[in-house]
Amino acid sequence: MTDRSVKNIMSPRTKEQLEVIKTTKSQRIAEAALSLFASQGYEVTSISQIAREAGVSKGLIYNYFESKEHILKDIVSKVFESVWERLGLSQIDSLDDTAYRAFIVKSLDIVLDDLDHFRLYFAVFTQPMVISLLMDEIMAKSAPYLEMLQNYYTEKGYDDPALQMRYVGAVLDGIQMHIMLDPENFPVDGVKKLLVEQFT
Amino acid sequence: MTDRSVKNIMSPRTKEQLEVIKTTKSQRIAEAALSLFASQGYEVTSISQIAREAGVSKGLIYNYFESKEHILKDIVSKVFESVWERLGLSQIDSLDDTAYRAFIVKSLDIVLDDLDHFRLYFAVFTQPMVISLLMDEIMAKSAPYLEMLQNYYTEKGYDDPALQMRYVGAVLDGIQMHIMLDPENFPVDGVKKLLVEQFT
Amino acid sequence: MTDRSVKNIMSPRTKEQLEVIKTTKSQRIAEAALSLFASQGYEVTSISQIAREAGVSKGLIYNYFESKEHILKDIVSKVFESVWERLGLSQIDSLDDTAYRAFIVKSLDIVLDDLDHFRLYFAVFTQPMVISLLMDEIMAKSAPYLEMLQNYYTEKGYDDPALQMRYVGAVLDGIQMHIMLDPENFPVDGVKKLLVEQFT
Amino acid sequence: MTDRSVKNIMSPRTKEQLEVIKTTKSQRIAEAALSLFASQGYEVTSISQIAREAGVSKGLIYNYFESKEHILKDIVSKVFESVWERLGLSQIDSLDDTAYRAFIVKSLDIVLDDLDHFRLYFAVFTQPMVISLLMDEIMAKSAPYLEMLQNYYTEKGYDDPALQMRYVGAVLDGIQMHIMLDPENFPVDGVKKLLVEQFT
DNA sequence: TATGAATGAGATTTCATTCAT
DNA sequence: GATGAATGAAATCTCATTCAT
Repeated sequence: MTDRSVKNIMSPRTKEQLEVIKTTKSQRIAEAALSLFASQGYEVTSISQIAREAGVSKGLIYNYFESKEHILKDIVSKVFESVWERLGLSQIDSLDDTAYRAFIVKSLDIVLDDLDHFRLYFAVFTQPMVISLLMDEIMAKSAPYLEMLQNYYTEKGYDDPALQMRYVGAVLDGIQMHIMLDPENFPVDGVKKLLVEQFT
Repeated sequence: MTDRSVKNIMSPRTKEQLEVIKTTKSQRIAEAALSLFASQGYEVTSISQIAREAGVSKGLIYNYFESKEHILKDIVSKVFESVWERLGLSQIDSLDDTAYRAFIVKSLDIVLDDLDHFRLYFAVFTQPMVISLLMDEIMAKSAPYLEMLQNYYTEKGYDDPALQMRYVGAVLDGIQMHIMLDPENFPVDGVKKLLVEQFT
Repeated sequence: MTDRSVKNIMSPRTKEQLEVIKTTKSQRIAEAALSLFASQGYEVTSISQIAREAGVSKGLIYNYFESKEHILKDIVSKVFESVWERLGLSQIDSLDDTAYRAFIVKSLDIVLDDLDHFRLYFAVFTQPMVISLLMDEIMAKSAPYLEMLQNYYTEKGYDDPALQMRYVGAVLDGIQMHIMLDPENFPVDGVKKLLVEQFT
Repeated sequence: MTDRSVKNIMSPRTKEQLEVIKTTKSQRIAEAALSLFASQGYEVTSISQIAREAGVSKGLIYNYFESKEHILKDIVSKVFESVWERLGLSQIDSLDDTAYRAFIVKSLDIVLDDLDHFRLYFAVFTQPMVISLLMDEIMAKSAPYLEMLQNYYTEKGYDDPALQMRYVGAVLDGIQMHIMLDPENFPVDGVKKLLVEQFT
């Protein structure tokens, strides 16, 4: 009754309007789910809780996601994308020394920036159900970046670049996990310095 | 507990004998639970499954454990004990260079020796429910060994022994996690060598 | 505290006791389900309703039946057995004239004897979901009796015994269905006479 | 249907045109529903499925039909009309021998011509919910034709024309049902011959 | 007339836990 | 000590129907 044009009275929403509704709603649901999965765990979080947190009805969730499992898949998929992106690797083709050092430093910083993402990131690796569900997708997504790292080590003349890559990867994951476990007290800056000394 | 009916007249079980039976059954239950929790996850494992796997009735489980949660607590508690014990730290009072190097090497070896323990070990750290349930106990149990490590770094003249301890701890956890995730392919020996070079 | 023998105090139920409980309870559930399926239809009957009718909890039903579908399978399977048995064919190896005439007459009588069974019997044939679920089993169960009928027609010298068998089968089913639809008014006796005149 | 111009300014739709569109859409909905009800069953078919199959929105269905139940009522009502019409009885006032024989023969033929209609036709008789919903209407619609048949039997001098009518009706239904259940293999022609021999 | 997002009631199913035996 | 039948709360998911547009 406000300023809608005459010909739209009582006509169905346009495709654009529907698109907007769809993306905003499904984002709200996904955000609620991420936050709950991260703070409580996947199994323990119920659809009802997600609905309440997102401010929608239980039923609506199933308009946007096929199942609880698919909510998780969606979220994890986005989490992995955003992690690699924030590490600065998705924007470049190969690493030089500066980019490599930045990568190491960022690896620690992003944990504090978004603890929820990392809680999920590690849950994925240690919850057997989740792992079997998503490992393939994760690996496919990570492959190009891992290759980039290995190429860097090859260029730097390492005897066994693949070994070095696995080593550094494991070390970074360990530190990230510890930051996640104790974000208040973990000496991020000190460890950052040690890392840079030893690995660059 | 005194005179138990006709068929036990000749040899009523002593308290010790009862204890033996109890230990045996409760061990079987705990072992079944450990294996299932590790391979499937805690939430997803049902009491019925544990009972089936342990070859006992559902009801009996509640004779030995207060609740499903308590089974987990018990197991995790034992897992942590056994980890420190196997690392060789529970038998000594302080570290020298040899013991320290052995500790590093062992840290990797024990993962392959008992994958189930480590699956649970990491699940504990990343499953929010579990963590809040058990963090205190774990910390209390680990404290003396962490102190021992810190003392070693102090003696070796490190600027910031606490930092070093946290750093090494995180690195070892990271590598352990990666071994656990890919026990077949992870280059344990190569990484062991790199670790010894860098951290001893 | 009544007349239980000393050694049974606090001991688990014997296998026989458990067997009795199992069969009586699962019968109660199956009977409740049969009555509801017959009077309302399969889809429209809820597990809650069955539980209420049987006087048990919803959960218990799943101790005895894998799923709602399996309740139906079980019931239908038994219904078919009992129909053939009541028709007197499961007790003999081949038909003579007397047995054949008895078979025709009985075919009508049993409908009135147990309407619920026949409501289910016809529902099976016309509800697409049910049919696809059970057709194979039904056919396997009916095969020997159909063969017996065909043999009878062969012996009586029919040109096309298979055709005759299908014809009579269809006719009987049609009449059974009409009895079921209007058990009060359908002229069972009159039709019985007509049938015997024409088909024996 | 003339020149429908830029946005209808030239010729706003007349009431008849609206009616045409309505008929078309509601027919499409009804056809989709018939096909799905017949192949899957009423309960198991969802409004969404009907909408998808008919190529309209869920909402629109409720412009044309009060509820899911009313779709069924509408369809069944039409199915019964068309069956009597196709049997050739709705065009005449009374039966002679030729018309009667044609009626018998047609009774079988129309099943193969439109299996979906007959799937629904029999579902109506065996699904208790549906039956209670529609029996009255069906009976009212069938009454005149049943009377016509009874008159025919009276004229032919049958002792009990009502009995004969019920008998033949049941027989035909039985055969129709069997054709429906196994349209590929049922010996329609053979049975047709037997029927004509026995009942004309 | 036409759309499809949104709801909420209810369905099936699972499972930790209890308890009579 | 030992059993497993029984419960009931809660979880996931479906779907007829409504309603703003």
